[in-house]
Amino acid sequence: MRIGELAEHAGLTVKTIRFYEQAGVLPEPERRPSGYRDYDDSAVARLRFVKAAQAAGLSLAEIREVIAVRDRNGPPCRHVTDLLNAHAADLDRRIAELTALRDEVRRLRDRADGLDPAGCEDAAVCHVIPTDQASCVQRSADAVAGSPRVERPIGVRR
Amino acid sequence: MRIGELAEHAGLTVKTIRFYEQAGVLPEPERRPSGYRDYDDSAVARLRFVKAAQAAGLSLAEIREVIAVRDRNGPPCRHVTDLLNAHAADLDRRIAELTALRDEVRRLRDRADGLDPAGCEDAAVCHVIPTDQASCVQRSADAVAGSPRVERPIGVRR
DNA sequence: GTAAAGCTTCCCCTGCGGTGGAAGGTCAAG
DNA sequence: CTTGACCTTCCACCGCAGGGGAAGCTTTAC
Repeated sequence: MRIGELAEHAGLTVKTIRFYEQAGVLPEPERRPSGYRDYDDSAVARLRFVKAAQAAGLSLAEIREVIAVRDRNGPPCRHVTDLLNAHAADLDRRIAELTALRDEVRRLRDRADGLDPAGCEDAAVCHVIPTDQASCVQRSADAVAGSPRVERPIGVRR
Repeated sequence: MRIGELAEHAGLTVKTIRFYEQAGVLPEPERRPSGYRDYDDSAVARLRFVKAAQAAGLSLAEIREVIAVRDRNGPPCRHVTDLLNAHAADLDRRIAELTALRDEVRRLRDRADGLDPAGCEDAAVCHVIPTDQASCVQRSADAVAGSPRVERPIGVRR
């Protein structure tokens, strides 16, 4: 089948499929004499895997790595479960961060109800956002203590 | 004071300060005859506000907007509390999404313990990641139902 | 006088997952 | 024979918050 048909089967755009090939998560297909790409059913299965892995929070780079492990060493299940473990831990960290941030944002908003709008000073722009260290959530300390990997928002695509 | 000194006071790099000026969250300072930027103390206060607002999850574009509101309409507190409300709601959504994803990831990992690595089929790459619709967390439905704004990971910078 | 540090503007690069468009080739129907 | 749909490659761009480095001034310290 040609790329447009594959795109329709997979629920992706033609652009995305070429992008996946270039990203190394979809093997280069045969070509017709015209130069058109020519796919078989395994491409559909592969794209399903890619979508499922993305839904599980894996990046294209990780998916490519999983595929490479499979090609070299056989079933990559161990590798995949390691990835899943790491992602679950990352998600726990990220959820904790966002929860702390949300609580701080709510606290600021609630505090704002008791403030006089006229009390804003020029330099500070708006006293709803307090600029003293003590009242701010400790983001810098978190960032330093946090692992160097993963600033990426895991999962959550459109 | 010159830009390097301001950077040290604010705990930022010289690059970042020039970037903030260009981004519209720090006003253009006076220049010395040499062309060097010359800041006064209000720049320090402004940068403190920018950092605090960032820590509260506001983007530079939003911070610029808050500053613009203040310049046009006086105290922007109402605008700021509206932003905080919107961010709190965004964070709630995001936390819910990440929590659902984390649960799904854990479920996949736990399910993997009962699988035989030899059972992986070629096209599917690895059966730890099931490619059938039913077992996948419903990300596409979320994305469609979700608000069009904010894919950005709010807060959480390094 | 000269070296080092600091400053200026300028443009490009990062990650991530794509999207948009231009210029051109191919194929089927009418 | 032409129109339109489909395909090809290539290059550039999106958001976000900066970082890297070049080429060329200015200021400071010795």
